[in-house]
Amino acid sequence: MAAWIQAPKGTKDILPKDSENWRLIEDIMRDEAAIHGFQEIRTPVFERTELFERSVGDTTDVVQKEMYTFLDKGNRSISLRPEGTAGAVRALLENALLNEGIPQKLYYLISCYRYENTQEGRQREFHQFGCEAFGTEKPIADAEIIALAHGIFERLGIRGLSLEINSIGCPQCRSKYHETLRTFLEESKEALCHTCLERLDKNPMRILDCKTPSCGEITKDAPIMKDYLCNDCAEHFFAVQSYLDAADIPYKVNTRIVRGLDYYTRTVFEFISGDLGAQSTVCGGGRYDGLVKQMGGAQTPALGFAMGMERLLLVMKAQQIQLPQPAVCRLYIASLGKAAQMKGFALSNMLHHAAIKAECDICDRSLKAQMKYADKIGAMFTLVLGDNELQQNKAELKYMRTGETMPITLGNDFLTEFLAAITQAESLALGSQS
RNA sequence: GUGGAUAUAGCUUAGUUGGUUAAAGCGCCAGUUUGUGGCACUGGAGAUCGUCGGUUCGAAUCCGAUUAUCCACCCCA
Repeated sequence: MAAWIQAPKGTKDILPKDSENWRLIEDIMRDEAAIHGFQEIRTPVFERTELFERSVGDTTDVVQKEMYTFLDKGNRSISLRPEGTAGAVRALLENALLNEGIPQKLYYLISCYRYENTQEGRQREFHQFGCEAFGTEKPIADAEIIALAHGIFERLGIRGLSLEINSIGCPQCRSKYHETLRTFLEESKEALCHTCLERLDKNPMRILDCKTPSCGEITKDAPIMKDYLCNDCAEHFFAVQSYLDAADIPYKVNTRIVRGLDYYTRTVFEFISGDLGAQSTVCGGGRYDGLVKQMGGAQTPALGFAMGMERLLLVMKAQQIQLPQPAVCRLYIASLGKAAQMKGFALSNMLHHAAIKAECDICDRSLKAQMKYADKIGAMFTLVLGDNELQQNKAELKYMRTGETMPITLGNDFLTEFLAAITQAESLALGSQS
């Protein structure tokens, strides 16, 4: 296969055998968001590079080394979105959605782009479902948005996800904690790994997340954020937990959860799966009370999460979760000759107008080949049209499962007679199942 | 950006110490005498053996480079 006909590294086609599952999952997400009062927002795939630098943070890996950035023909620096929050906040401000009332609750289903090395659960183009809520700093909002994500996993039949939550405090208490942590780590500076040494200045909290055993050894007894939260933050975190308890949503506090995007404050959470490889986070999110103001809006508390579609699909595959199959073709119309093909086309159109799934021959194939095709697509009924049938304006409707046939007229009553046949066949099928 | 493994038809794989025309199963298309699917049988299409270069009389096979995939670091959903 010539290289130019291969999809670019890190991208995947979603083929018919999978796209039905994607659609079903997306439908559940849309519905779950809708019943929580969230409305869809669609924003551009690309934005001005500056937007991501100023929101996601220009010291984060995502912005620093993973963005697809280019100059357009007008010499503007443009980037493909690496995540969804920045665009949502930009649209919120630009269209003054907060003036329409509070809270604003938005969701999106988007593709995102990050220039990374690929591995299981990590691609360069990937898809996210995300929710964002603006205008409330109350802990019940944190619990609601976690409940929304939790509800989606439940409806999809996913088991064994662990919800881990933490509070990384507000800028005030966090900077105090940073100082304490930094002094603690300075003592065993020599033993830290190379990358953690660099983190010491910029973002010491990330060191807690390091998987290098030696760093883990050092941070084992490190001071934890929880003990340094200011009164308001501590109270908030405690209240979030009470609401989760009230909603019967199991969780555990993991003081090592540190999110990699700069805008997070207070509550952060992840849904983690043991059925994935190293990329085990299926859903991540948290509060970002400072972002809207930082982007030029009024001080507006906000929070959100995103879940990775591809990772979700991997978990579901690992757990062998069966989704409902698409509706089968109700009728395949086989035809012999041009006149019969024309009639078959007209009859299938009649069914399509009644929203019934039906197909007729579009390849001029032999009757046998047509029947084989009908069998392959799992057609419920078949109808063979030839000169005889056209003359008599009648045909034999064949129920494929048993091979039984029944007469049907090809005139105006065709639709009603066919509907009756379906009803009868369905009641038979139900009867044979029990 | 770093490390390890892999690369033969649409898919799953075989291919001997380098030796003629690269093999099989599944899938696809068609046929097995009149206008009816599943089963069986027969046939057909489909591979410049990831790509480029080297060694050799001769390379799918040996060597080098490159690309892609998978896994892991890192990062994150």
